[in-house]
Amino acid sequence: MTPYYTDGQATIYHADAFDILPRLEGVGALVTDPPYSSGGAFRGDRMTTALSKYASSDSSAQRGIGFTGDNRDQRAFLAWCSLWLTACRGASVEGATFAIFTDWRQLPTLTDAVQVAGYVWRGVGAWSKKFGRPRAGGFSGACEFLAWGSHGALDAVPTYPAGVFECSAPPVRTRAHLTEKPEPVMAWALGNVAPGRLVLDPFMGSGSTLIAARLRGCSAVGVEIDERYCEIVARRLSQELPFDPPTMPSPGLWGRGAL
Amino acid sequence: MTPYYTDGQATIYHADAFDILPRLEGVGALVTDPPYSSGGAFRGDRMTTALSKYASSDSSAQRGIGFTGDNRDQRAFLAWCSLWLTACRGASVEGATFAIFTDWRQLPTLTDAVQVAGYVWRGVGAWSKKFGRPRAGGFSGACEFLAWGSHGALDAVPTYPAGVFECSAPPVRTRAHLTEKPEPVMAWALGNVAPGRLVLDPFMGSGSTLIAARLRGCSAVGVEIDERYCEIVARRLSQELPFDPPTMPSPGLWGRGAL
DNA sequence: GCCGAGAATGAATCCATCC
DNA sequence: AGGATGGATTCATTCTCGG
Repeated sequence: MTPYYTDGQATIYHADAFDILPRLEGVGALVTDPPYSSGGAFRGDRMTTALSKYASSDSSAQRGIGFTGDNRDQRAFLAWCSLWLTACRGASVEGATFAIFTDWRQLPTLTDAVQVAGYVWRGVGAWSKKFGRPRAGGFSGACEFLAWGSHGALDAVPTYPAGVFECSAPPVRTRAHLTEKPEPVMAWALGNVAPGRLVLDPFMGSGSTLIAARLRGCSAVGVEIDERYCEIVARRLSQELPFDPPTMPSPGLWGRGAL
Repeated sequence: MTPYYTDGQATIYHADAFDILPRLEGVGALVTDPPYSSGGAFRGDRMTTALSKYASSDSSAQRGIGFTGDNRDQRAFLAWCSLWLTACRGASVEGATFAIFTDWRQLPTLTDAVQVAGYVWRGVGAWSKKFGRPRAGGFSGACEFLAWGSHGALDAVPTYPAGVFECSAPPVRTRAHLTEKPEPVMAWALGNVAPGRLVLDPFMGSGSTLIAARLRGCSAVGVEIDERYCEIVARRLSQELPFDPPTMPSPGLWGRGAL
């Protein structure tokens, strides 16, 4: 339980999420982008490495770091998500929200899992990338989805994020992580999180969640199993502007929880 | 099995879908907008009429025709969808596509049902209404979703509809049906249907699917249990421009099926 | 016909009351 | 106790209407 990195605002643990989550508390928002275990209707299509699955095969970008934990079938994915989501909810204050990215194929399994874990599922947002790969005879896959909800009643935080957010996906060659979300997309995903809350990302990757949390005036905890990403994110955090504690709207009006 | 209305292009049956579907054949595309049985996290919120559920209580629009069959719980909704989807697939040619509207809450149940029925689920499109009712502390519900896929292999029809379609919802009082889809939205939903195919809508409502099919150069069958809508649609179809058989791309190149 | 100001609206949700 | 009913709430977009 020794952090890999910590400063006034952000803390990184180099560990498996299951080793850290049981010891956390005070979480006000879960915002994450777990491995989708998706890609392909057949088992064989899922069993390749993350790199060859998600770096499009006709690009020159088949390089970079891959990531692990992306080979579960539907039943295992449901069980695994239910477990880490249960642990996250256990670390959360009443009224904490969640916002979890997924693709169309895993959305039903993920929404089952959040409910198995005891969260209240309250909606689905859509990140429109504007251009998906076209597909003859089919609709292009131009969206990723954001399942959101809360632990118990929803705090009426006076924010009104849109249900659809439009933002082009960055080119693969500029990403630190294969499935890295653009910064505006992460800011959108944090759009209903009250400043001052503690944001948790158990699958930190390149750390976009932690950066977005900092910009929003939130503290944050990231957990990442691959040390190379921990190093990258620690460097990013050191170079970003220092954390300014929230001076934004009166916290007293922003509901219960870790304010 | 006597049509309520028929012309060279469109046929309407005033009946329950289950009475008609077993006797249909040659369907090349299922495009429909079934009752969602949605609305509210609690059973009580689903058990009111469609009008009071969906015509917002603060508007002056609590009038007009409602619709039935919108009060099923999750288990019943899954079973019911599985049954009519099975019947639709039975009436379909190999390679026929489906495109079915639903809201965020029923999307997982619907995608289960299409797979129970033997269809291949291939993706989710999103109709963005640009603006949904705002919700403090939450993402606005600005989307309806379009689950799509095929009966067997997907024909490589050379069309590339977008995964996200943006179109404002028209005001309730200008609609013939409470949940009527704008014409551009239906045209989008038919975006991967080859002209000349037979389009089926077992929950016809105000007939937007049939109109969109006509504009696309497709024949169409609609089934509707409420005679008032049958009458409205028959009138719409009589007043629309007559059907021009497709003169569009060479049908031979557009795959198998009802061309 | 064009423009701007003001009004209306929403495939809701939550909760207090009433049966 | 549990289901049914009705009111309050929210704001970007669309609609309406007058100039």
